[in-house]
This record gives sequence, C-alpha cells and structure tokens, in this order.
Amino acid sequence: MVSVAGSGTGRGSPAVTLVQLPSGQTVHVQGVIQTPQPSVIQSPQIQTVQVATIAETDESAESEGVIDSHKRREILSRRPSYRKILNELSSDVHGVPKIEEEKSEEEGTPPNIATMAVPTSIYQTSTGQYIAIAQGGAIQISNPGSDGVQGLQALTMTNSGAPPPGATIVQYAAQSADGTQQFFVPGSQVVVQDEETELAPSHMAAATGDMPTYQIRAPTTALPQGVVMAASPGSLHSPQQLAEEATRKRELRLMKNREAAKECRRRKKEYVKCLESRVAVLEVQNKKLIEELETLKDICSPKTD
DNA sequence: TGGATACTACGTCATAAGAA
DNA sequence: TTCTTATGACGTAGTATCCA
Repeated sequence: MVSVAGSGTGRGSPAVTLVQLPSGQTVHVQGVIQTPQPSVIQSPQIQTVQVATIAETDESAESEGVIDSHKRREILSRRPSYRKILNELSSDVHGVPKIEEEKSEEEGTPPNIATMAVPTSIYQTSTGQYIAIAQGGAIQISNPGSDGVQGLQALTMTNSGAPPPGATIVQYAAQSADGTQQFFVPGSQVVVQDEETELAPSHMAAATGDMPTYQIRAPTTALPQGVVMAASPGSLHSPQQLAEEATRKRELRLMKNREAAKECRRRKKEYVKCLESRVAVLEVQNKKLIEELETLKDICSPKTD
C-alpha cells in the first residue's frame, strides 16, 4: 500500500508529492507537471450550454422548420472570445504565448504587409479599388476580393526625380495591375496611371521593375470616362450628396470590417495552433506521468523470487 | 471524366465588449 | 451614451479528393 500526500502544489512551483512506501520509507517525488493547469479545452460553462442549445435547435429546426435566427444569434454570440481565453491561460500558465495585441503588430509590420496609417479619406475607383489617403500623404490601395497581403498596397510619393511640372510620380506597389486605372485624390487633383512606364524616371523604373506609375495632375476640364469621383467630406448639401456620403461611410465601414475579419481569422488560427501545441505538450507530460507511475509501482512492489 | 462532398478563405451582418 | 473593434454565424466561391 502506498499513501500519497500532495504538497507544494501551489501555482508556479513544482508539485512535490510525498510517497510513503510500505516499508515506512517516504520518498519525495517531483511530478513532471509543474503547475496545476486548466485544461485547454476547458471553457466557461455557458459554452457547454450553448453547444447543447445548438444541437437542440438544430434538431428542432429539422422537426419544426424555421427557427428564430435572432434568438439563435443571441445565444451563440454569448461565447467569450478565444483571445481572451488564451490570454487568461497565458497569464496563468508559463509557456503559453499570448496572442499579440494590435499595438505590437503595428510595431513589427510583416514585410509583405503595407503599413496601414489612419486614413483621412477613402475613395473608390471605377474598378472597385479603394484609395485611402493618409494624413501623411501616403496613398493606400485596397483591392476588394483579394487577400490582406496583396489587397492592401502602399503608394509611395516620390517627388524626387524629374516629374513633369505640376505632376507627382506615384509609385504603385501593386503586384498586378490590369488595365489602365484612374482615380482622384483630394485637392482637386487627378491620379492617372501612365500607359507606359517610360514616363517614370529611368532610375525609378530600374528599382521597381515593371511597376506602373501614376501621376497626380490638376484635373482637365472633362472627366475621363469610368471614373468615380468621390465627394469631398464636409461639403454636402443635396440629398444625393448625402446619400453618396452615406455610401462612402458604409464602404469605409465594410472595408474596415473586412480587414478586421481577416485579422480575426489570423488570430484564430494562431489560437488554434497554440491549443494544438499545448495538447502536444500535455500528451508528453501525460506519457511521462504514466511512466513515473510505473516506476513507482515497481519500487513499491518489488518482485518476490 | 463528371458529380458529390469536404475543406478553406472570404465578405458581410449582427452584436458583445471596451474605449472615449 | 456613442463609437469602434472583435468575433461568431452564415452564405458563397474556389479547390481538392473521392467514387461510380
């Protein structure tokens, strides 16, 4: 018979178990699990209730037909965020990385992702792209339908070189540009994609490859066909302008939400990866514990020849 | 080879949670 | 209180895999 008395099971300190052998000898055994860890699968009780509710509603939906989607949404949306769960886990358990906050992501921008400054104006081109003019003058282009890395592109204003008088060469860091594109920026200027890159200074063309160039010009008398001119904020009078402003706001909101959703999915993937690695660690620990148990059994019940 | 199914990524909507 | 952000849910499209 082996009696086991737990001690030192406080958080952060390795658990030392006092094992009393049949011979009266006591052995201090240090477990491989260093802290009492909550299960990664552990979730607030409400989540379990929700799962049950989902199954129930699904069944009832089959039998009764249509269910109240609002009610279901209300039930489903009570789940705490995975980031919160993981970060709480991280604060409890050493070794579980926290999901990075937005701040840290801004500090360390991935090389392929353009810096996203807070835009002051957002415009939509005739091809459906969004042009965000940041306060610093940076122009960002977002392609709807493309992913976050390729969809958000930064334009670098390069006034250096030898642009034509009154024109600013804009480097368009697009990975693919199909067709001629034209769009406007505030200040009654027009951004026009050059048909040939020859307009760009040769040193710039060499540095950017086949990158198309854009010029910001004073608008000509006639607007080019297919160009969507966004209304300047702050000068709205007619109902049509108000409607346009509302549309613009909606597009901006959608664009922000689109990016947020992408980011959210990225974090969720990260979260799932963390859980998976945690499971792997726990499985190893479990294995070790089983081995430890076998060893103790061998010690406690020596073979009688 | 073509249809069925599964998987993945995306965009949008609704809403909880937090910030201002 | 209002605004912004984060995220679950849902529908859709593209792609991969399986099977007759």
